[in-house]
Amino acid sequence: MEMLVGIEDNDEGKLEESGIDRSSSALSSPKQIANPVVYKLVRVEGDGRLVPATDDELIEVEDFLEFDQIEMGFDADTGLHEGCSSIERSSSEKLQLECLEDTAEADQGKLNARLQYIEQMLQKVKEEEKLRLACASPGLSYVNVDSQCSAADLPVMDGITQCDAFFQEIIPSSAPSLNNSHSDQSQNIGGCSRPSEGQMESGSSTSAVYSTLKPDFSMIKGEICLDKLSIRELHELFKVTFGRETTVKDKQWLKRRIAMSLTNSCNVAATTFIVKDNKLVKKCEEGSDGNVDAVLFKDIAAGEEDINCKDSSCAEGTGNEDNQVVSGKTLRSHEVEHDLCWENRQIEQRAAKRIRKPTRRYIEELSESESRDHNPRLLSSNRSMELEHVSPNPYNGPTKNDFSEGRTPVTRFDSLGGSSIYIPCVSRIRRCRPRKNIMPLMNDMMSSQKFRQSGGMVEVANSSNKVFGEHDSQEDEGRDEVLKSRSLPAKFQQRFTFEQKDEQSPTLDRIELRQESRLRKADLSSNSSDDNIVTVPTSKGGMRRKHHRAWTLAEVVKLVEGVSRCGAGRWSEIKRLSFASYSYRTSVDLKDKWRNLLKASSAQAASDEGMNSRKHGTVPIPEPILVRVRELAGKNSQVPASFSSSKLTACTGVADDDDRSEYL
DNA sequence: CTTAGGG
DNA sequence: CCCTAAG
Repeated sequence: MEMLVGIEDNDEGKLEESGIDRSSSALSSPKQIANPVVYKLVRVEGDGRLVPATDDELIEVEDFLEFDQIEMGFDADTGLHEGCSSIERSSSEKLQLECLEDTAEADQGKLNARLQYIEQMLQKVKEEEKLRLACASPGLSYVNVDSQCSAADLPVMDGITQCDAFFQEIIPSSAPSLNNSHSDQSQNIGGCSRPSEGQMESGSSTSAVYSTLKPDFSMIKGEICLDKLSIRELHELFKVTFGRETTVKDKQWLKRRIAMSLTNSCNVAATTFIVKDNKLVKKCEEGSDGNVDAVLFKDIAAGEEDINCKDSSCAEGTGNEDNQVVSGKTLRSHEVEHDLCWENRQIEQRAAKRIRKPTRRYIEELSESESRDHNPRLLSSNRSMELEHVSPNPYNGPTKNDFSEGRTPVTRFDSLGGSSIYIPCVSRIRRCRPRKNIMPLMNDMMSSQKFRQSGGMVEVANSSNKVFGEHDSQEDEGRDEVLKSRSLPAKFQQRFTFEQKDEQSPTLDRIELRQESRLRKADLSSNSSDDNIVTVPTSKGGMRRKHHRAWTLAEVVKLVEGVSRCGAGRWSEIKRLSFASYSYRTSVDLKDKWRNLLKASSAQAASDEGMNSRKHGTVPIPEPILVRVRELAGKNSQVPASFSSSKLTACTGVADDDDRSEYL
C-alpha cells in the first residue's frame, strides 16, 4: 500500500541527513542546487498522496541510499548510455533500449513517432496507475528516485521544481514491464513518469501499441536524440513526458530532464528493490552501471501493481507486512533473472561498506594518535573493539586461546599499528592499552632490528600460553636475573589477567629503548639493548606486559635525581618530571626500583663490594649512584615529608628542562 | 589516582 | 614486575 520514494536530488553528501523534513520540503519546493544529491524519502499512500518518510522508514532505506550514493560517486562518469545498456542487459524482459546507438541517428521524424509512443505509454501508465490505486494497496515498496547524479557529466537536474515534478510524475507512473504477465509487449513499456491525467486505455490495445512502437522508443532514449531537438520540441517532449508544460528555456535542462525520465523508466525495469525483513534491498542493479547515473529507480510496474493488488487482496495486511516488495511478488520472474546480479551487487555493496568503514576509522584513529598521545582514545576504541571481539567468549578462566582467537581483530590491528607508529616517544599517560597487534606493524615500520622479539611476543600470545617464563628467559638472555630467579611463569599463568596497560607500551618501550641505547650506549652496555616484552594473557582477557624492561643506568640516574629533588615517595612527580620520556615506567615502577636500589645500596654498603658482588646478570650500578641512593635514603628517613612541598616546584621546572635536553 | 607494601 | 589495600 505504501511506497517509499526516495528522491535523489543530487546532493552527494546528504543522503543520510535527509529526513522527513527534507522530503516534505523537497516535494513542495525542491531546492535549486547545482549538483546536489539529495535523497528524499516519501511514502506514497494508496491514494497517491505523498507522505514524508518516517525515521524508521528512513532507517530501513538508509543502507540503500548510502549505497546508492556511493555508487553514484564512483560511477558518476558512466553515462546514461552505459546505464541503459546495462539495464538492457540486466533485464532481458524489460525494455530493450538501445541507448545511444540508435538514438544518435534519430531524426526528428522519429521523434514524433517517439513522442507519440510516449504519449501512449503515458496513457497506459496512467491507466495502470488508476487500477493500482483502485486496488488500494500495492504493498509496501520503496522507490528511490534519483533525479540526477550530480556527478559530473551526467545530466543533472537543476531545475527548481524538478524534484517534485519528477517525483510526482514518477510515482503515478510506476513501473511498467516488470512482470511477465504482460509479456514482451509490456516489457517495452518504460514506466515513465507521467501525468496522471492520461486516459485509460485497455491494456490489450496498449500493449499492442507498445510492441509496435518499441523500436522507436528505444531510439528516443539517448541524450543524443534530444540533442537534436529544438527547444520547442523539447518542450513538447517534456510535456508529453511529464504531462505538464514547462517554461524552462534551458535546453540542457530539458534534455536532461527528459532523458532522466526516460532513463528512469529504463531503470525501473532494470532496477527493483525488494523489501525484506523491513529492509530495502535493491535488486539487480548491478549488472550495470546504469544505476549510477540513471539513478535507482525502483518502481512498481503497472502490471506488477495489478498483481500486487491481487496479492494484497489475498493476503491483506500480512502480505504487506511481510514486505514482499512489488518486485518480489510481481516481479518474481524478474527477480530470478536478476537475482544473481543482485546478489553480486549486494555483496559488492557490503564489501564496499566494509572497506569504507574501516578506512574511515583507520584514518580517524591515525589522526587521533597523531594529534594526541595516542592513548586515551585509542584505548577506548580499542576497548570497544576488544569487547566486540571478545564478546563471544568473554573469558574462560585462564584463556590463552582467547587472546589469539578473539582478541586480535584486524581492524584493531591496523589502528593500533597506526597509532603505535606515531608514538615513538612517550606517552605520559601511564601504560597504554595492550596491543599485540602492534607488533606486526611495528615490524614493518622498523623493519629488522629488535623486532624479532615482537614476533616472539606474538607467538606467545598466539600460542596461547607458552609460558612466558621460558620464553622470556631465553630471550632475555642476560637481562634480568631477578626475573629468572623468580617464579614468574607460574604466577602469570595463574593470573592471566588481561591488562590493558601494556601492549602498547612494549612497542614504545622498544623504541624508546633504542633511543636510549643510542643516546647512552656507554652506560648501558649490557642490559639496555632490548627487551623482550612478553605479553601474558590473563584470565580477565587482558594482556599484561610481563617482562621487565631492564633499568638502564640512565634511568637509575634519573630516578636518583628525581628522588633527590622531589624526595622519595613522590613517585608520580618524579615520573612526570624525569620519566616523561619513558612511557613504560610508571610511578609504581619507580617506587619499586627505588626500593630495589635501597636494598642494593645497603647490601653493597654492607659487603662493600660494589658492582662486583652483584650477580652477573644484573646491571652493575656504579658505586657513586649507590652512594647517592644511600644518602637520599638517609635523607628521606631523616626528613620525611616536610621539605618536599617547597622543593617540589623547583624540581618541576628543572626536571622538565633536564628531561627535554636529554631526550628531546 | 597515587602510595605503600607484599608477592 | 604485579597486585592490592589505603588514603
